[in-house]
Amino acid sequence: MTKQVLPLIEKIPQTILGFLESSPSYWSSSLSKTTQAHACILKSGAQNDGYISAKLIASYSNYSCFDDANLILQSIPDPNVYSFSSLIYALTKSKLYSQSLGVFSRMFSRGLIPDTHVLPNLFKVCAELSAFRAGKQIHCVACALGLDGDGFVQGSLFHMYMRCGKMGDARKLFDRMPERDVVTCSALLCGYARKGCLEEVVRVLSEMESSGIEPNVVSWNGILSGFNRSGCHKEAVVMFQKMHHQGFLPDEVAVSSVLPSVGDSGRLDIGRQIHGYVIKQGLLKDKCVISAMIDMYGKSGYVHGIIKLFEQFELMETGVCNACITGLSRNGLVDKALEMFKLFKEQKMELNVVSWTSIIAGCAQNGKDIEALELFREMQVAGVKPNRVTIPSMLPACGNIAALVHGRSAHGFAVRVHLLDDVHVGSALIDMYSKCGRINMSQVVFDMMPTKNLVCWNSLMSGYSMHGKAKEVMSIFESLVRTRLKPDFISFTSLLSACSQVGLTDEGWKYFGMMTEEYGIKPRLEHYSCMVSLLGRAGKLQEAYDLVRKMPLEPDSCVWGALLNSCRLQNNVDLAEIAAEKLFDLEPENPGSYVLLSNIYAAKGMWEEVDSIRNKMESLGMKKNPGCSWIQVKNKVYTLLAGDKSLPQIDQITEKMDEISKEMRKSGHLPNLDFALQDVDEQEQEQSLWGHSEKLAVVFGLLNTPEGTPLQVIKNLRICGDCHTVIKFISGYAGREIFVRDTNRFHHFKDGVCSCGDYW
DNA sequence: GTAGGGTTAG
Repeated sequence: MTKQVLPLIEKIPQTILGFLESSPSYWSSSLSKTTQAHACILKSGAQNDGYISAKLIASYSNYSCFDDANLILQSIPDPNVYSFSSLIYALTKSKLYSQSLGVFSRMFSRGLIPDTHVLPNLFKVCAELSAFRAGKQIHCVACALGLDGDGFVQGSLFHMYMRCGKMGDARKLFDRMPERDVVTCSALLCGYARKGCLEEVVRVLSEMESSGIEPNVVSWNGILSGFNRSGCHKEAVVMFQKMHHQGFLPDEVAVSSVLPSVGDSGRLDIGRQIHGYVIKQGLLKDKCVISAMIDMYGKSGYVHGIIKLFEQFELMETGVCNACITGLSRNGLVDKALEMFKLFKEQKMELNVVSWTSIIAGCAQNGKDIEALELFREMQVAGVKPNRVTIPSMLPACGNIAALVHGRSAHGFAVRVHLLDDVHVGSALIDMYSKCGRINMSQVVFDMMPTKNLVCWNSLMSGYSMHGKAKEVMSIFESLVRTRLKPDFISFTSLLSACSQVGLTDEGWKYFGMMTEEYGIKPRLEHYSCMVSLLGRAGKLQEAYDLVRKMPLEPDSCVWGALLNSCRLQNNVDLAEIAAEKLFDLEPENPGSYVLLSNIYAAKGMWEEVDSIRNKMESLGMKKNPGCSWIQVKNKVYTLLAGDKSLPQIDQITEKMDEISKEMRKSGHLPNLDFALQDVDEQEQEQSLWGHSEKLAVVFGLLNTPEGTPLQVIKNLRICGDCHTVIKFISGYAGREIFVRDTNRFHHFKDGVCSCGDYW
């Protein structure tokens, strides 16, 4: 207090001064007292005094009146450290971390030196924001000021480094601490576990033992949850057993922490032991324990366990029901999950975001895409707001059936609720747009993402690859290499598949070599499939076959399938027979390889062989997978089966097809009967070609959308050559852009040409 | 005025 102010303060009534001097808990009794005091101070003219203003700021901040506090702070000509720190303290307490840091930087830039009271607050802020760099800078300031020996400063710094995952810095501090209690040790244990460092955890435990510090429940449980969170499932299980061995009785927290790891490491045996233990200890009343048990059985594929536990637990609890839904869907029992979900709704159970997201994800992952979208709508009607997990769970459903309208509206939602900085949301959007034929939108989403992880890059590359845009895939790969991220086996799958789409043999070999030599990634079966396909389609069938024989892995059906498909393109019967034999062995149930071989025979007019294959299929009770296509018209997805004569508009469709067929003949196009299967007369062959589902879908689209509207079709098999020719023609004749996605890639037809350049 | 543990959704 300066001398000039002193007489002013004397003008302030003692009660007000006393109020300001009192503890924060007293202030909280009434905000009006603060405003009273403020008025009184203004009247007395003492508002510029550092001490008085600081007290006033603290008092306002205590009521979260940060605007008032800030105004006072800004109006004092000469604020002191205490004025600033009281605001920083209150902001931090109210979790307004960025603002807190901002006030500090204002204070620091005024040349005010932080003390041992503000510093811990600042480190807490940095910890909460994971602002490691800022934290480190403030640490340096603390060192320069000689304040880093203070116990509070050290403690908060330690915590900050832990929260930022900087175990090295944390450990250095830990070693310099004069006294370590079990709390600090537990924190360190948990930090190492979160990093997955089993050795360090064991070392700290033995250090604790030698200095006479007993680990407590919290220490053990911190270790378990740390390993679980870092995906070190085996380590978590090991530590659980160690804990048990040392005579520590795991409580419900320990059990719920370790069970997810037990499930993920596939140790059903241990899971069942824990089940027994849980019953003995009477822990099966805890809802978390029950959910975790159900989750564990779900991950272990033990459906009976899920249902038994669920039925045993009479009280309906949301978490338990959610775990049950996920467990069933995970094991393919999505119908059962849907049934249960319906039951929950009828019983007016409280369903939360997790419940809805679980069932939506379950549907989307089990081929129930339309149901997933319907549930997504229903969830919003029920007043449950989708979140950052719901969106990436429902988007694959949009991609699967090219429901662009739904995907777009989910994108709009994500924008409105600020989810676009989430990498899961971003990569799901990239994937959805590319599967809906809008690769440009994938690029836009990608470009706008503030931070990108490898999944985002991979999604974009796989999108371009699906669209046959090899150049783009390669240039994205080059950009990826320039970041700090390392490409993984998925990145290379997209690269190689892109090369194979367009026949870039040299580049393919280059990347195939680079994968092992520069990145130490061993080629997997999918990489070999891509290479076989690349070589085979480029006409180098022998080279492809050599690769299959030389590969260090046992070739699977994908590899042989790639070879067989190349044989079809190259009309090579001999090699086709070899590949087909392998496929019949590997996948006796799959009609695809029989059909492919029969196609190859048919294309060469070898009708006897075609017949014998058909007989073989018949004797095995096998049917050709029916061709099936989807098209979205006015927000509704229509499914069209090959040769389906019961379609509602079949007459109009046939009429339109005749018209197109005539026009094609006029311009000199003849139907390509190589793709017809049956050894029947030409007219019938031609008719069967016109029954292909992709043609039905395109014509259906032509009839039901306004002129000029682009059409979007998905097919469950590869597009046939005749359909390819016809759809090319339609795109020019009807003046439509047509996107067809088959199991392999995208075909974008426009003005009579296809984006694949007829190489596929 | 710093400091520790749980289930179910991608």
